[in-house]
Amino acid sequence: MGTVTKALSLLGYFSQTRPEIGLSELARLSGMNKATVYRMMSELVDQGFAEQTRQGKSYRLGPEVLRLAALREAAVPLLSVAREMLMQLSESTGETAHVSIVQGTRLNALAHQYSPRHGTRVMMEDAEVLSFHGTASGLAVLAFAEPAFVDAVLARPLVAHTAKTETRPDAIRARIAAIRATGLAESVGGFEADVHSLAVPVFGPDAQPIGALAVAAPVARMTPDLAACAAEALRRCAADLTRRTGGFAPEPLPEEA
Amino acid sequence: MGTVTKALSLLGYFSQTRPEIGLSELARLSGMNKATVYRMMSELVDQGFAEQTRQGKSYRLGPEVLRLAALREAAVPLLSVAREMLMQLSESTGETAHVSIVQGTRLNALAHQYSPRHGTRVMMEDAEVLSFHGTASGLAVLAFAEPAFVDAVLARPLVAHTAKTETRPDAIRARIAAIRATGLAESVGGFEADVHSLAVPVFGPDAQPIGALAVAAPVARMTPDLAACAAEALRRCAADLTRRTGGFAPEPLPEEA
DNA sequence: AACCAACGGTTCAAATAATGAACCAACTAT
DNA sequence: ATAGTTGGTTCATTATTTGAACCGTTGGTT
Repeated sequence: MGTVTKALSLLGYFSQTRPEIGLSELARLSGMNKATVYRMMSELVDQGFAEQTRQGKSYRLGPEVLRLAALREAAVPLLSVAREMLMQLSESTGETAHVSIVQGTRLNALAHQYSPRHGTRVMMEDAEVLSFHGTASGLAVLAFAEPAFVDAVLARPLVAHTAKTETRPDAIRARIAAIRATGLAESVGGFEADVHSLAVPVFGPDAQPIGALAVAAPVARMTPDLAACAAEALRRCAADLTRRTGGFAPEPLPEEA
Repeated sequence: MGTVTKALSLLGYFSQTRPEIGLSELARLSGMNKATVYRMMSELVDQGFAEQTRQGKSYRLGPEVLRLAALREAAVPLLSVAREMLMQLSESTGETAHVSIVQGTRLNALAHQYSPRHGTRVMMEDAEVLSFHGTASGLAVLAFAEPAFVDAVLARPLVAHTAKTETRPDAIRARIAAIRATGLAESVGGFEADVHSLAVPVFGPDAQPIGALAVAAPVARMTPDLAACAAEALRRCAADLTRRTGGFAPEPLPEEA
């Protein structure tokens, strides 16, 4: 592993639940030497990718990432276009809509939009880590990902988030085969109890899935009518999003081996 | 210079005007060996900080920066709070409001908000590089920055963006001394002809300026009335923004003149 | 169609930068 | 005091980065 990769991987330990990390803790988390972590973090701080809260205290992500994100949006307006789609989705379904993207071997929620229509809503956190096997979004991605990627994901321990989470690799493979046929992924209580989600993949320039658009409703409200409406809206929005960010949907729907 | 710093500095060559850069061009820009750039970019691509448009083509910023930015916002809601302030500012002044932050020795526009009140507006680009000596925002930052920082900025060649740009270091020092007294920076046509801007600094946890809030209007519309209104709103909003992002204004707080 | 230049990508000996155990000084709770 | 933290530093050893030269392609000119 190169030095740059190691340094950047340090940034991966920050999350909503752990927004600030001290030097020793970061060394422990990464398994690297404290001196190494110190030097790397110093460089990251110099470059604005990290900053220290008070002097000589915990590290957190720095302001430079905001500038880069603004630049990335200027080049590939994924987030701004996605927000348009989320508005449409939450508007037409009356439920929570969200978009997530694949980051290496993880799936991250990126943005969400609530609908004011109902008093109860499925709540989301941006930048939350989603599981591939437990969420509709994750399944949508897996269904169109390269076999090697699927193998890698399913080789890891599969957490049972709820009593209804499917954790048997072969059962999951069967489900994603079905999803590949319809282009629509579904999860009922697989990640959060009482949440019924529908999701469709979004594709990048190489026709690989880069993420997913999803609609999430309380189980009781996801009637066949709503599901049909959401499915139609999701397909349309995802196609739009793929196209407007310079992506391509895979031409022939790949078939299972 | 460490390897990590070099790799991250490569990301600095991307801008709105140059959103995609080829391998050779990047090597030329950075003065580094092509093989070096190739390996570094490969690592950056692996980590999601960069991506290649088509296979074997130009590089651009990657999706990982979006995730980090979302995380940074969760920890320090600078951008989201700033957007609230920008709405207020553009609403109450009827002009363009924008926020910028210091990145190393550069000042970058981060977000902006237009007002629909007038047919002509001062236009902005997010992630644009601003000059310290030519903009109200830059002067606001300089006025409260450490002397060493001011020296470093003024030691560089000072570009005359317009005929009205002040480029004499001693004249600029006099101006920022005055700004320090009032807490309000002003620039008339110093960056763009026919633009009159007002700006106030925003402070970080160490009472150092991290950026600025500004209002920009066409010269003809910036009447004393509007300037007074904008100044009051800017001071209030900047104080709010500083406080809500965990910052502190320096103790000898300049009072209204 | 032959040519040339520029492109992205690759190789390998030589040179340089990263590494990590041990060590500070400061702080906290026992 | 003590013992166990913390962030930060040192320096000989080691492993990684480096860069000139080299591919195979591509795209434009002659």
